[in-house]
Parts: sequence; structure tokens; C-alpha cells
Amino acid sequence: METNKFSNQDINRLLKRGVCEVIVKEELVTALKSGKVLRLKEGFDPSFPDIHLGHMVGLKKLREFQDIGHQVVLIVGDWTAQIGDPSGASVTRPMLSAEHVKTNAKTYMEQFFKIVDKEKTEVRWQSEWFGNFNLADVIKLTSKFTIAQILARDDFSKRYNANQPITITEFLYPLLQAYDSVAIKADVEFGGTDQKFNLLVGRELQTMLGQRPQQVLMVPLLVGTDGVHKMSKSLGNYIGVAESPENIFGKVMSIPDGIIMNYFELITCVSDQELDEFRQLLDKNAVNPMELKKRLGREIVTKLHDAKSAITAEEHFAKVVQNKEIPNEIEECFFNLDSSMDLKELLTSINLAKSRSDAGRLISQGAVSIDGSVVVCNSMKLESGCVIKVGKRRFAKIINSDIIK
RNA sequence: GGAGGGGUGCCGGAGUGGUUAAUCGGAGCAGACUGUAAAUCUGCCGCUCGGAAGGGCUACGCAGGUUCGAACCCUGCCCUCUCCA
Repeated sequence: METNKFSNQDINRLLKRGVCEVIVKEELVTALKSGKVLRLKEGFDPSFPDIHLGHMVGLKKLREFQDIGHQVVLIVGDWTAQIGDPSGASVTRPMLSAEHVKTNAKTYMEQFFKIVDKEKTEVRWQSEWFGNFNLADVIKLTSKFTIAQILARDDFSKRYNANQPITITEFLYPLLQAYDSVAIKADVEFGGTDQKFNLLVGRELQTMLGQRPQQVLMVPLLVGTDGVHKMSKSLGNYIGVAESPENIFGKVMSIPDGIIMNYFELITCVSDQELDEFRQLLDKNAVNPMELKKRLGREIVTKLHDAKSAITAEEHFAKVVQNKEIPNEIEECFFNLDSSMDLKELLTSINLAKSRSDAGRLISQGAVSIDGSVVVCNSMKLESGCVIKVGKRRFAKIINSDIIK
């Protein structure tokens, strides 16, 4: 099987937009030109089954490689999941049950294949090779690297210098990931720039074991909706691939103006020429950034859902956020309105407030309104079918639970 | 094995016997404003009772102790870091 023929210009484009660094670039270019189908490795940790836009940068690039004929190998990190990627201050995690790993992997793949072509993807589980590992194998693997080498990784050295604990299992993480490359004979491994160390260990181990070292393609880290930190679930500044169109659109609208172009470039397919136009418009203040953000939101929702959802999501945003109106669809909540009505109780029980104290706070801050009028006291008469609004965008339609009986 | 640090609310990090539900920063929430769920400003930010004023309960690694009173002092334990071996 051969890949499609394509020019230097195509290769340039492929390795430029949304790519941070390629090691070794000349070799990858040669490999791409050779016409050989390359095995593109991408791994994931099934303890975090949710994909967000940050991951999408790399997945989109994988897709581009697929579209010209290359093969993706998706690795389910059912062993590394138990260690936890040492980038944070994470510690060894409890073993996930086999069942749990399975359901997480399923969830992950549903999201993964929204972007990557399922037909051109081979799914492999780490346990296929690590399941048979014994202590001798572990010793053989670990003896190939030194502590000094491992400590060269930025995350490790930072923690080490800050007198924070690092377990030996965490040191194992890069080695396991590297061995994956050997096991599947990877030609190229994809990852964020924060993965550089692990990716390079893969190259080393492959060389040691007589394989051709994989090429490493690093994609930039996407900044989160806060505009400051990298997008991550634990920081809460993420936009999930599986979220509703309304949520995705709204979250896109909440990004700071300064990172609009960054998002366009990394996670949409809007052409380079058009992006240049946008940049000029922004520079000259010739466009309201909000309009560009709306376009961005439409692009992203279309990619993750479809064009129709994008339109609905935008309408929803205009209606609810900009005009402060009530959305078309409101979740119905059942509550017994008869007995001595207690609004705090109601808000808490339908999850519009965390606790009765929280509900009290919201009421006193004027955040709660019923059918458009702001509530000032706790006890009041409610009609079945009334709409409660809390804050800017939390709504519930209250149905008297007695009626349906 | 020895010596010395450290464990505080979602996170970072003050506080070393009472006025501490615990300074401050970040996150989060709300209101105002706006060009948006941007930015900015203001307020809130353990649970619970109360319309409010105010009250009760729980909380500073764990378990005890001293004291009228402890995040703060003492004892033991657990976790963790550094240095020496």
C-alpha cells in the first residue's frame, strides 16, 4: 500500500500549522516522501476518558496524516494509567478495575473518533505486552536508564528541587511509554510539547533495541478558556469535545480576545489566507472581536456536532446571554409545591444551589428570579410550570409533583 | 540507623494560646457595567437555625493530654522532604 503523492508544498503545510517541533524533521520529510505508510502512535490514559479542545490540536494533525494514507495506532494506556502522568503533583493512583478501564476506553474512543478516522486506526492495549512482563523484564528495562537521565525531565527536576515527593513508579512512566513505541514499531509519535521528554525516551529505547527511532511530532499546548494556563480538566478551563453545542459555543465566547487567532489556527480548518484577513481586521480594530469569536464557535461546534447545531447554539447564546431571555428548552424539575413552600429547599433539591446556605446567599444577592421577577424572600407562592432562573444561565422549570399523581 | 525541616479551607500560602470560620493571592459564585460567559468594578465564598439581629455545629495530618480556653503547648502515631551513614 502506498500513500498519496504530494508536493513539498503540501509537506510544508502539513508540518507547519499547528505543529511546534518535529524531531528529526528532515527524516520525517524523507519518510513522508518515500510513500511508505507510516505508523503514527498516539496514546491515552484511560483514567481520564474525556477529550477537550487541547487534545484536539494533535488529533486534528493525526487526521491530516490519515487523510494522505497513513495509519494511526491508538494505545490504551491501561498500565500507565495506574501510575499517572507525573506532570502534575500526581501520585500513584489506585488500580482501576478492568471493567472501569474498559468503559473509560469506550468513552474515550467515542470522542476520539469524532476527529480521527476510525477506519485507519488500529487500537492496541498496553496489557497486550505488559500483561506478560515479569520482574526480569522490568529490571532489564529499568537498567537501560539512569536517574540523572530521568531527572532531566522538567517536571521531575522541578518537583525534586522543590522538595516534593516523587515515587519510583513515576520514574517508570516514561519507560513504559517508550516501550509502547517498541511494541508497536512506531514510525512517528504525536504529543504535546509537554510530552517531549517521554517522546524522546521512546526514540532512545527503540535505538537500544535495534529499531529505527520514531520521529517525534509535537503540537503546541492550547491555552485554556482563562487565557493563561494550558487547557486542562483539573484547572477547569477546558472545553470538552463531548459537551453540548450550547456549552461549547458559550465557552468559546468566554475566551479572552487575545487568544482568538490561536484557537482559529490550532483547532479549525479555516484557511491560512482567511486567518491573515482576520489578523489584519483585529489589528486595525476593524472588527468586533465578538463577531470573530462567534465564527470560531460555529466552526468548532460544526466540527464536533454539525452545522445545524452550530446555528442553534449561536441562537441560544444570543437569546440567553446577550438578551438575557429564557432559553427555548428548559429542564423540567418536579417538586411538591404544596407543603410550606421553602425556596432554599427547592433550589438545593434541584441542584441550582450547593446547600441551603448557598441558596440563601444567591437569593440575597438578587441572583434568583421567578418568571422574570427577582426574588427577595425565601417563602413565596409558586405556580406549577414557572421558570426559575439562577445567575445568568441556570434555569429550571418547576412542575408540581402532586399534579402528575 | 542518625540529625533537621514540613503537613492549614478547592489550590497556593499567612498565622505559634483567647477579639480566628481562620490575613492574603488564585479559582469559583453573584451583581453592575459592557462588545461576550472578554475586560473592569463591587460583593460573596464551611454547614445549619433565623425575616433580621444573632445562635448552634464542624474544621487547621491522626489519636490522646495540659488549660477556663488550642491550628497554635505536651505525648504517641502516620505521611513527606533534606543532609549524614
